[in-house]
Amino acid sequence: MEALINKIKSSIQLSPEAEAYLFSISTKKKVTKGDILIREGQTVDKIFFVIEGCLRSYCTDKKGKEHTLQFGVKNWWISDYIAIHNNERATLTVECLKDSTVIEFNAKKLNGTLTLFPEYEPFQRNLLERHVVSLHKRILNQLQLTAPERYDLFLQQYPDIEQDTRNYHIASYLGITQESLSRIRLEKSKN
Amino acid sequence: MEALINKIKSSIQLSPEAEAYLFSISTKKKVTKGDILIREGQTVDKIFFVIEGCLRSYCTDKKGKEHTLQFGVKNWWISDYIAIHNNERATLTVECLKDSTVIEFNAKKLNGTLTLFPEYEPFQRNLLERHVVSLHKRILNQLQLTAPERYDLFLQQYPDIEQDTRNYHIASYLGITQESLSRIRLEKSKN
DNA sequence: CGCCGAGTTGAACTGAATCAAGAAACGTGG
DNA sequence: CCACGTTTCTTGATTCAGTTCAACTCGGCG
Repeated sequence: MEALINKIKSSIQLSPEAEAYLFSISTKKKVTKGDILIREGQTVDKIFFVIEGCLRSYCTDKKGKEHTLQFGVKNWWISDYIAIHNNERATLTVECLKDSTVIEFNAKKLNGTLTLFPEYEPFQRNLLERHVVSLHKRILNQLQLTAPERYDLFLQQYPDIEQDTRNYHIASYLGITQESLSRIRLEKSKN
Repeated sequence: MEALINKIKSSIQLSPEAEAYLFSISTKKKVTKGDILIREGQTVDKIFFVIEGCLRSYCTDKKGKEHTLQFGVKNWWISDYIAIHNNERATLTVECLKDSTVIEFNAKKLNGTLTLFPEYEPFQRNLLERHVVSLHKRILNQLQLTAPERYDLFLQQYPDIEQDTRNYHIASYLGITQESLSRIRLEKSKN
């Protein structure tokens, strides 16, 4: 929790009251590999901040294939924003890939923080803006890069993640099959 | 401009002062087909709200191929958020696809509005959240749908846009070539 | 030891890209 | 209003990246 508070304080001033409130609506949790934090089809009211560890969110298509939307690593937020914002049931699943520590927030209360403590708005806004920017970049990369190029970029962005993830987690993030990723790796190792 | 003010008022209360300020930092502009509103490589300080018409933002890769990030239609915002948020030069180009009316904002001043009139924050937050949600959906669609499926969905989302766009605008949004799009259309017309 | 999930490799297949040529649509100037 | 050149769209033939399906390997673990 301190990690999060410090992160907030590094960009805005946070009153002791707001800090106390954030504490009051959050729970620090240890989760273990394989745990499902959000399950497709169920109602969603939780948002997780990752203190340490690795999680991912993915959807499952009609054929049962999984598609990774996001990896949640240190200092990232993860949830099903589609469901929360539209007040729908989850289309995503959030699973824990290695033993992790997260802070669990009730989504509505976290939003309420912004009403109670407007000073917190700029932090949230900056977070959302950065999120939009990273999604824009991801879409552009997906449109213009080949699979090996996307994999290289992925390794730059998540240098240590391969220790925590299965091959098909990464493949389904890049939009390819695990077999293809395996071959891309083979090619790279030749150089 | 009224369109935008009404839109804002429909979700939050806007003080006369804030309304006046928004007016003071914005310019209503008529732009014509082919106009470039933001040019790759140049500095960016403008954000556009589309009153009427159709624009698009795209990047150009090393081979000169264009990739459409976004279409800006009625009531949408369009700019190069990557450049603005990171304070970099534009990687995107924003061009006008049909004669349009837009409201031009200075990006920094628009952000300043939020400092001067915090009441405006929730509107901006909601906007960003919806943006994130739509980007999440687009990424998931790109990962799990075939090209014809993506095209169908596109037609649902932008029912009237084909009158204003070239074939390759849409193809480069879907992540395919114009030839492929042409063949997809052919298939559809058979059914 | 044998099982099981994960990763790799191979062969055949396929959707889409590429390259090239032709047809249609469009705008401009006479 | 037509003729012309330009751009866009279509169509065809070929190539290619990535998929699919199946077999095999590897490492951990009961």
